[in-house]
Amino acid sequence: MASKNLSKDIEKIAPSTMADVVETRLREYLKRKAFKPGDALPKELELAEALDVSRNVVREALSRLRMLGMIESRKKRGMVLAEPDILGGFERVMDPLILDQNTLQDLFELRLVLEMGLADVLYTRMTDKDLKELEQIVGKEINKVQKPFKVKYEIAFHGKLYQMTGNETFMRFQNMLLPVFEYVVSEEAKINGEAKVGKVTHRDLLELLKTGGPEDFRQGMKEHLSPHFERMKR
Amino acid sequence: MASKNLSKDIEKIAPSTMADVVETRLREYLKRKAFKPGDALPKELELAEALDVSRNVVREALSRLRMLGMIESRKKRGMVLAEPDILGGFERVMDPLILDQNTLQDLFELRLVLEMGLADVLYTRMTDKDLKELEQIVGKEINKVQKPFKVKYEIAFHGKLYQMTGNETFMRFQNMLLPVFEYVVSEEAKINGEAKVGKVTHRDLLELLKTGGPEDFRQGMKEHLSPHFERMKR
DNA sequence: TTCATCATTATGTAGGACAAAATAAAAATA
DNA sequence: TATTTTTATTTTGTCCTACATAATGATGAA
Repeated sequence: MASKNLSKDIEKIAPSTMADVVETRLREYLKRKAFKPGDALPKELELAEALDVSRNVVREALSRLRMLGMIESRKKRGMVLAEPDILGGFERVMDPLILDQNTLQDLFELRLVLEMGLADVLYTRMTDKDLKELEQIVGKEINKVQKPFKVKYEIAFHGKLYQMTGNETFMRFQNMLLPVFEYVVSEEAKINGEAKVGKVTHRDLLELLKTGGPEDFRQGMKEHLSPHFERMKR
Repeated sequence: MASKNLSKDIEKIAPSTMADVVETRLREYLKRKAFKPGDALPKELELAEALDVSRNVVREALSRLRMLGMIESRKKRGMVLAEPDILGGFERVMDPLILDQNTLQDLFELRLVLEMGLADVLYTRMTDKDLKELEQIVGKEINKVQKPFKVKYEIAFHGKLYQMTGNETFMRFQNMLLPVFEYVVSEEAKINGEAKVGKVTHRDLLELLKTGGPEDFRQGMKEHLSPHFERMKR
């Protein structure tokens, strides 16, 4: 299949610098030696000597790992392996304005998939307290037809759903996808006019949560998101 | 709610270094000035001077952005903003052995959600060729009961499903989640014994794809993954 | 024994130097 | 004049040295 995005298919000619090499070497080393969080790493100078590069290069590589949260370092005590922040790297590059169109589209779809798959986890974890909070959100939402308000409650409602899964990573993830989602929708609106709204409202979804089962909720959600699904088909 | 994971709730005391500051400053700068891919960045020395730090520090920060694919640089030509690799940062930290237990669990659930949400995109995009390939995979799978083979075809089948979505990001994402999934399952097996298999097989799922609709497929998938869902409830 | 002081050590930051590559400018050739 | 070759320049990549800083351990004084 001839892909639309060449740069994804053909590997970029990367004039790999020493820092690049050292970075992967270090990661390999940590993996091979089965380093665990808390373990102390060799000193910068030792690494530099062992790899036969300058301390400078080692530091550039370490700086990268430090950004990802893989290592922490304090003066004199040296560096220790840490539990990385799984979404940190994601967060930093999640900017609709610099991502290419295909990736944006991919992420848009990803969120749709997440919403559709949410039901089962939701029914496993949700509490009465959650439902009450959701009730409040829906309650405040009525009669808000202006754009900024609509968006605000859209985020509040769906955000609460993710929160109800009790899955922290999940929630952060969706929060990061939000700007992308909004961007894609608004861009689309510029071309094809304002998107229609699905027949199923937030209140309907809440009602389904209270009285229905996962399947009912999922069908409701599908209807709620139907304009976006329509868009996807093109 | 008292969380199980303290380090996620309380912000880590981060003795932020110059490189940290410069990194965020740079990202802010790029965003504020609405840099687009292809635009040339100021020279290292100019940045160093403007920020009043050594070129060394600037380079450490730039090295981070370079790792994320946000910038590319060539000698003499300087640096240009590039389209970052959205999953690059993810890929680098996706190691079951260094991620904490909660995050692993979160990612495990994330994959379950993805599988459940897959159906609609799948029915929108799948081709006859896809189904034939899936047929082949299922065909080779029969009579393979030994562990390593089972895992292999498990990956092949589900991997193909993701590929059928035509969503590159999606596919890469699931590929990265695989090691986590396997790890969690095998760890679980050590404690509670080998997990049972769902009643719905890959062949059944394929049949559903051919003859049924999204809802049927989803129900099948839910059954197929039911042992994992059971595990989740605890 | 306890507290204060000092020495040591590893990371963090600064600055200078030069190599290498890519470009622009200048010179030489057809 | 047009084109190729050579030279100069510029910017990143790498190395080195030096010192500040903070945490640790050792030493010595009360």
